[in-house]
Amino acid sequence: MRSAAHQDFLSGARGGKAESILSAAKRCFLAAGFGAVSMDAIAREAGVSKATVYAHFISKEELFGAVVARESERHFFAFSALELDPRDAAASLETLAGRFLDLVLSPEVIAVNRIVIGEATRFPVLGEVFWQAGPARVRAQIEAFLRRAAAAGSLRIADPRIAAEQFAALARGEIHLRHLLRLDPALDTAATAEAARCAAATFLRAFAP
Amino acid sequence: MRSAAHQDFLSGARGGKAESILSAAKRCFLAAGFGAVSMDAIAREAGVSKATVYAHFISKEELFGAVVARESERHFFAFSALELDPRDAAASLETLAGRFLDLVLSPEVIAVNRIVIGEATRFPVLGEVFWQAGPARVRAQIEAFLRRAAAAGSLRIADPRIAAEQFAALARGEIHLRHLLRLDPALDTAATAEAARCAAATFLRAFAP
DNA sequence: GTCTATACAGTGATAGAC
DNA sequence: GTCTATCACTGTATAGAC
Repeated sequence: MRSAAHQDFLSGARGGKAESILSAAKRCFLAAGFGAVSMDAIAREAGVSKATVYAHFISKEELFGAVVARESERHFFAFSALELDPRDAAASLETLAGRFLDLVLSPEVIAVNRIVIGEATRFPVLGEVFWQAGPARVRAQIEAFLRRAAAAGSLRIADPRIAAEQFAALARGEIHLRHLLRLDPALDTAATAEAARCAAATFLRAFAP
Repeated sequence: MRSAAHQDFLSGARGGKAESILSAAKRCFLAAGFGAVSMDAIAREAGVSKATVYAHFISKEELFGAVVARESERHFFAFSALELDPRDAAASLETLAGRFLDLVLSPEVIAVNRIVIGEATRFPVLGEVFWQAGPARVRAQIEAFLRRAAAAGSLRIADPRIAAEQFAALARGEIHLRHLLRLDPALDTAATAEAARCAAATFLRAFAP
């Protein structure tokens, strides 16, 4: 039995009130940002009193940090390029770009990304948390695949790290920024697939052997 | 106090105090965001009373919108690729990428970009205002240059619009997101120039004749 | 238009009963 | 741990004097 319930948020398996509070806070913060959400609203959404919220989290800032850290970890840990065939660069790159776009354009990832950028001034550490959990991890996965493809001779890559950054940048394209700005509210799967195809094709032309 | 009256085409303000208020609001909002800034703080920064602020702007929201709209227009107005030589694609693309990065990584543009993303939920229209003034305008300039280069035979481009998006995406790379997240607080001109060189080189390999 | 002073609502956080 | 009730404070916005 632990004395501080708020340290359990990373275990993920709890079904108690702490989990309800975290879940409610996630919905509120991701929908409206930090400043526009009150602790009253979070307590109401969780179905508990405000004092209960403060029994689990020291302050609004701590609760916000817990939400952002958990959401950052949760969405990116499954991203992988391990099973892609490094000999068929064209097909694998398009699959990888599509997988990347489906992830970073998903509503929850966009919401976390937006909030972390918007509150980067007030919560400098959350930018680093998000970066390590998300972009840095994804880039490492892409880089590992590019190394395998280069070893297999299906791509010619001088600097795999920079190439991985450029692949991610091409895949993001302008659609990522448009989603961050809320200009494309509906996620268009056809447009996403087409964007992935274009990005993979251009990357392939630049790094073909 | 300045005797020269600035004509403000966005808010209709004419006098010196309106300009002081807008300028003070810009400094406050860009430094700390919308929610973390109070009208008291803006009035203090402008050297006027709070009632004077409300004499010129109906609400905090309207003042915020005026600041964002003006800053969005102001920074991107001068961006151009008109004088670049379309026959020397390698040199022109690197110059263009460097010019692009210098602009979008400048502290004020990053601050506006960050705040527009962060408040996209509460102020949906500001995302569109920023997009039209910034990314859409820049993309059009890049696209126009690519068309001239294609006509000159120094590049082979099937779809200039998509190519322009991809050029901007490559130039942004990951450094743009890192700046939005406040991970690279100091603007490193050497790193920026190197990033521009890499982006231009990769784009050139993909679109060389 | 500009100021001082203030109305009024809402905020984060806490005390004490159970 | 959880609740109700309440604190002290700050926020936006406005009234009235000049």
